[in-house]
This record gives sequence, structure tokens and C-alpha cells, in this order.
Amino acid sequence: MLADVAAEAGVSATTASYILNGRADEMRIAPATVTKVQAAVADLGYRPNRSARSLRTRRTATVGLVSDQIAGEQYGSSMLTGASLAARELDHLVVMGESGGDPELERLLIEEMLERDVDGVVYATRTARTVHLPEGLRGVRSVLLNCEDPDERLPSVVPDDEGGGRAAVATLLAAGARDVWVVGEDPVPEATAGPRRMAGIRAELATHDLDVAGLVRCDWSVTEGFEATSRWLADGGRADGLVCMNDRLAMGVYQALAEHGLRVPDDVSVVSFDGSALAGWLRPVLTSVELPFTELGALAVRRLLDPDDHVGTDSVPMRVRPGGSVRPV
Amino acid sequence: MLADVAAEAGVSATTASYILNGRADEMRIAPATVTKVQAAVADLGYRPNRSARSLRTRRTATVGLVSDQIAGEQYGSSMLTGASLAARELDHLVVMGESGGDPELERLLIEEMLERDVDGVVYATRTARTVHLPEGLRGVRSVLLNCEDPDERLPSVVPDDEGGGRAAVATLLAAGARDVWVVGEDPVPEATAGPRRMAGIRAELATHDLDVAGLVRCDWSVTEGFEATSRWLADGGRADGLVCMNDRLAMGVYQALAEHGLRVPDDVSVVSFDGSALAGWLRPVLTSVELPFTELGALAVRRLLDPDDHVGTDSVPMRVRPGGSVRPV
DNA sequence: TGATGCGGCTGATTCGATTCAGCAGTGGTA
DNA sequence: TACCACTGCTGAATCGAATCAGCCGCATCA
Repeated sequence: MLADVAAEAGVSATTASYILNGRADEMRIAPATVTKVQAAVADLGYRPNRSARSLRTRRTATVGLVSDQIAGEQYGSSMLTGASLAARELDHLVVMGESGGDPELERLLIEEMLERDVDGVVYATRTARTVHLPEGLRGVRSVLLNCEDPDERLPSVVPDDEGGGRAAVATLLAAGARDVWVVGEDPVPEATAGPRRMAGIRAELATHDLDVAGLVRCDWSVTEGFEATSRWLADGGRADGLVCMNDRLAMGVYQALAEHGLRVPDDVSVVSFDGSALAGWLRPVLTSVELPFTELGALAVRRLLDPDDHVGTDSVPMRVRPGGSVRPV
Repeated sequence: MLADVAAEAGVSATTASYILNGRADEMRIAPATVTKVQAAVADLGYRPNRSARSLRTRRTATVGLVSDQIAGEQYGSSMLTGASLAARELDHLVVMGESGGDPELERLLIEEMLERDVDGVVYATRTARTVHLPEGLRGVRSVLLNCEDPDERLPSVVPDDEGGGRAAVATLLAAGARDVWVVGEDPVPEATAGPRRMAGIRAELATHDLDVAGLVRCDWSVTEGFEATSRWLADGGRADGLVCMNDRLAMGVYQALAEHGLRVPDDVSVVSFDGSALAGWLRPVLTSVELPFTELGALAVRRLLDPDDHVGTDSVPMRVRPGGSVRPV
């Protein structure tokens, strides 16, 4: 403990504490004393006791991360990677908990984190959406990750889905597509990804005096993507560009196109959203607008620990990950 | 704080503490007193300060989970879900850190966890393999998750890959397959999944006086699966049952089979390992032997916190998740 | 010569719980 | 009547750091 270090160095615990906390200059500790203490620290392999420190300072160098399901989510789990790395860079650790969507469990997790005096809480959701800040986080320093609360003035970190929508369409337009259909409709009312992407899609088309040629309605699963697209094709549906709302859906679209003898990208160009590993596994590789999950997680933690605490939403750009599903011009 | 509760209830902090720690009976506290204290707790919304408690007890009701990459891993991240849920059930929280495979970062993470007096550490790897216990964990209560250290006597939790191999083959044999090829070779020397699955595969075939008909060599990626299988087929390779070492690989195999006009399961039955979401997205749905990631994570935490600390490996069964890729008999 | 300032350090208190040792009061027993 | 056991509770020490207020000695200055 610190007292041992102090004894070994022949100074008081107070002095040792100042030195270890980088307050040597401020406290005008003689350089020789600093050296002695540092030697003692190295000598004894001193490791501070965080519980003791936290008891006094009320800070734990620990951030909480509560989510519904992000570890279970295929790609979204990278938010944890980002959060963990960013936390380390700022000398913090991440305490995580998953509620699985159960509000009672969520309450418990938040409660336990607050008992442990986390320095702040990141509240994350699997899918981009609006939420209500849980009661337990009222008054607690917190950042929303992949979600926003329109009723609260809070820092929030989300992907720029509208920009992503524009980028997706820009890719198709650049390849000469003019007859652009959108596949997929956001199934959840609170979800923000679908509407925002759609806004971007329309905005970009508008720059060429175009609009969405049509919408193939289905949820965002492989099966629905396959079935809805099959029906559409069977009804004579045709397009030169398809925007799929996510990669899984696009996989179903690929299957449907193949069954109807249409080739990607020769007969139709396809772009999608997610930039998941799946996009890279499809043949041809699916051009997809990437959800920057790692970056989102990292940014959320940085904003949480950032001393100048500005509220408002950070939209992280979504970049096109080029594949072979868009016909080269 | 506790003193407030005690004051409100008209007792000493000592008494209040005993009651809150469930030692009322042992300390012969009168039932009326217990009631008074509980009322005060509810009244004041008392929430214990864990740092203070930890300072005395040296326990934090917190477990560390260090891994190379499990959050970034598609399916493996469910280990975090399982760990988080099991921890909650045992009134603990999970402190997580990802090293990305960097030994220095790993050392730092472990160091930071120990400073925070975690009650134990789960050391997890993305892929099932053998490892050397990191120096920093020597003498620390720890459990290996998805890995084993042959040189140490430690509790360890891994999937039963050998049993999985047997189950995969049993499924094929039950469907009448006799000419069984294996696709995929484990690319990493320390990896345990491949050899164990192979052992199970051979063992089960042996019960029918059979052996593996042949091996299509490739690593476990979609592309390699596609290319190696294509070459094999082009060389006249045929089989009535294929065991793929994982689902991604199987996806490549599907692609190759399709290009050669072979239909699953009519021309060839396919089983695989992982039981990932991808298996469910393929057409036909891929029959796959599931890696029980959530259970693995949960079990690791339970063993870590289990008071009777037995060393040795727990192998969690891998179950077949039936799809449509095995021809019904 | 006495007041003032400053460099360099330390003693004592505090954070909020846990826990050991022990203390009144009561009733039973020899 | 003296002793003991038991019930029901409490005072004080303790965990390991952070931090405030202040102390001592020496140089400076009016």
C-alpha cells in the first residue's frame, strides 16, 4: 500500500500520494524526493487500491455500458470493441450489462452500476431508434449510443443514415442507374434507420430530378427479402438499381434475382446497408454502406468522458464499401 | 449512507449493517428492529456504496472478462451475453476488455482489472484453442473460456467439438450417406476445434466401419470454401455427404455446388459447424452443429464464482440444428 | 530586527462501509 | 446472594487512499 511506499522512500504518505497523482510540481516536491518515491514504487511493485481511491474521490475510472442486446447482435457487437478500446485509451474500463430488452433487468443493471459509482453510463441499443432515457439514468452523466431521446437534452451518437442513403444512391447513379427501387421497409415504429436512409435516397435522386421508382415492401430478413422480391419479379417488376435496406435482406434479393435468371450486376446493380461480413461473402461481393459500429462505440465513450460536455447528436459518416454488385460504367 | 439509515431507524450502524447483510439471525437482532431498519432503507432510498464495502471486504461483486476479440466476432460475441446474464444472476457485473490480440494491451487490461479488485477473471478467446495463461493472471482466480492451458491446472470451459463431430456424422449416416468427405482444415496450429471435430467424425464413421472418404483442404472462409470445392468438383470429386468445418465455409461450398449443377440435399447432403445465423439464411437452410456460445459464457462465469473450485475442463454439448441440407431418408 | 514569503513537506481527517470485542439488562441456578 | 448464560445491541477500529490546513526553516526586504 501507499504507506509502505512512503516508508520505503522515507517520506509521508501525503507526499507519495501527491507524486503518484502527478501533483509533484504543484506541490513543489523536490525532484530528488520524486525520484526516491518512484524508485520505491518500482521496488515494491506498488499497485494502488482503486476501491480506496474511489471511496474518497467518488470516481472509479469505470464506465457503464447498458444495452438491450448488442453483444448478441452480429455486427453491432463491434460497438463493444470500440467502447472498450476508447475506454482504455482514457484509462477507464467498461462495465457491461445486457438486459435482453427486459426493463426490470435493465433497471437492475443500471442500479448496480450506479452503486459501483461508474463515472458515466452509455445506453446503447441494437438497432438505431428513438428511446426514452430510463428513469435510473436521470441525473446521471450518460450518452446514448445508436439511439436518441427526442425529449431529453443528451449527448447522443448515431450513424449518419441520411448521408448513407445519399451515398448509396450516388453509387448507383454514378453507374448509370436511373430506375431505382428500394427494397425493405423499417418494421419497427421507433426505428430511425429506415426513414433517414429513405430521406437520403430521395434527396440524392432529386439532384438528378429523379425519385424512387418504387418500393418492394418487406421486413429486413433474408426470407422476406427473397419472397417479396420474388413476388415483385413475378409480377414483372424490373429496375436497373436496387437499394436494399440491409445486407441480410440483400442476400434474399440475390437469391430471388438468381432464381429469375437476373444477374448482378449485369442486369441490375445492388447496393445495401450494413457493410457486414455477409456482404463480403456474397457473390458478387455486395457493395454496402457501412455502419461504423466500432467508431460509434468509441465515440460514445469519448463523449462520455469528455470534460466539455456538449449535448446534441453526433452523426458518424457511413462509407460505401465497394463490392462487385454495381455495374462499372 | 448507512449511518443515515441507522439514525432514521434509531439503531447503530453496526446493527443496520448486520441486517442488510442478512446476518440478523446470526446476530440475534429482534424482528422489530429488522423491520424498522428495512423501513428506513426504503424510506431513504438507501443504496450502499460498493467502493466502501470493497475497501473492507476486498470483494467487488465484479468479474473481469479479457479476450482477444470476442466482441468483434460475429457469433462468439454471445459469450458476452451469457457471461453478463450469469453474472447478474449471481449479483455480479462484468468488466470487459478486448486486447485485439496485443499482449501488451492484454497485460494492461488485466492489470487494471486487478487494481479494481475483480473477484476473478475469465480469459476468453475468439477461436477454440490452447493458450498460455498470461503472467498477470498467475495466482488470480480465473477461468479459461473457449480455450485451455495444458500446462496449468485451471478450470476451463469449451465446446464439445468431438461430440459435435460425432453428431454431425450421425446426422449424415442416418440420412443414408456413406461416402462422407470433410471440407476444411484448421488453419491455426493452436486451434483445437478442427482436430477434435475430426476425431469425432472418424469415431462416428467407425461405428459403421467407415472412414472419411476424403478431405477437401482449405481454410475456413467463404472464398476458400468455394474455390477448393470448385476445384475438387472440377476434378470429378463426388460424395453423398459433406461435413463443412464451419458455416461460412459451407456457404462457399453451396456456391460451388450450385455452379456445378449439384443440388443440396438431393445430390449431396451437407452438415456444418457453428449454428450461426448464416446457416439459417442459406437456401436450403444449412443443418449445422451449434456452438453454444451463450452457455459457454454463462458457465465460465458460474465456475468462476462457484465456491467449490474444481479444476478441469467442462465440455458443453454441441447440438445439431436441423435445416434442409440433409436429405430426409 | 522583525515581518513576510516561499519552498518543501506532514499530521490528521475523511470517504462509507464491515467487524471484533464487549456491554447492559434479564432470568435462571446453586 | 453471587454467579452465569443469554439476548440484543453498540463503540471503535479498520480498509487504503486523497486532501486540507499548517508547520518549520531560510532568504528577503523595509
